[in-house]
Amino acid sequence: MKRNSRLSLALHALGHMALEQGEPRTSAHIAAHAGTNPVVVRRVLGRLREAGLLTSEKGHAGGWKLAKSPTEISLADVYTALDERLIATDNADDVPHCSLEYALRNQVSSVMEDIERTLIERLSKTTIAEVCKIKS
Amino acid sequence: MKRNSRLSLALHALGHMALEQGEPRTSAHIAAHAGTNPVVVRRVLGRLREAGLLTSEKGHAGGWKLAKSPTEISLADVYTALDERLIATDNADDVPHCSLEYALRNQVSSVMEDIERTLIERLSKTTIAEVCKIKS
DNA sequence: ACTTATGCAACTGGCATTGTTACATGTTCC
DNA sequence: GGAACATGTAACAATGCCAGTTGCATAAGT
Repeated sequence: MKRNSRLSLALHALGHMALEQGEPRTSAHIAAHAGTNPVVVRRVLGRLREAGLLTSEKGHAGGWKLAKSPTEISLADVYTALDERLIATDNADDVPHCSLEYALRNQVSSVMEDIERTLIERLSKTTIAEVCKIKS
Repeated sequence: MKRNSRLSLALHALGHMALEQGEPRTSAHIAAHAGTNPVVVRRVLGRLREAGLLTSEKGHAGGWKLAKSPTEISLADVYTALDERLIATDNADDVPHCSLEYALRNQVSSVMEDIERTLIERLSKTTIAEVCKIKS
């Protein structure tokens, strides 16, 4: 699988659940469909559960189900639940000894934070339900 | 040095050149100031030269100089010259066999492209000269 | 010629992320 | 109770990306 694919995997799983609500899906089932590993699926969906988007049950007839209606789950919910940063922050933890460098970082990161807010706003306007209606 | 630091390095170098135009700066000098390696500097600045932002000369008294006035170089120029993608695109080159997956990718990447355009627009409104005036 | 600087290719090493294995925990069905 | 099934989690391996490094060729100035 490719890099930074958690968001893709999460949306994929949510989408299928939205299309066929009711019975739960197992991580093994999802993993096979998405071409990855059940543990990876559980790692990702675990985040969504913590955010209240999903529920999981153990044992027979266990698995994962939506905790809300697909119309109540926005792409932004998924994005923030995963704590993803599609906006690459130049994560330099060192303190620049050069004042120009300091000014530059402030300038750039201020722009990036602004863009991040715009992104989340955009994502919050689309729900899982809407995405699924595009194509089945 | 940290990750994804090319943009930071490029802006840093350009900023100092803007403050003190005239004599060229060597990659060794820049590298020492930025705490990195001369070859890394040349790799990054080479991109900027291809984009017409800098010129380089070999030999004695050689080095790097601005090709334009600092007022004519925007942050967007630097960003696009480096072909950076601060917006992380989920670079999946495989063709999804699932139509939902296909729709999702289109949906997400359309949003990301839109954000990317917004970012470049923002960056194009600030020049190197303006950044340098904030602090010397 | 010698020094200095860029240009470039190849390799190394660190770091982050995904993938894998193993095992514990909890739930359902017989 | 016990077997089967599914999640939860920790530890480790494999992969990929990128900065850093080395070495050498090329070009310009003294």
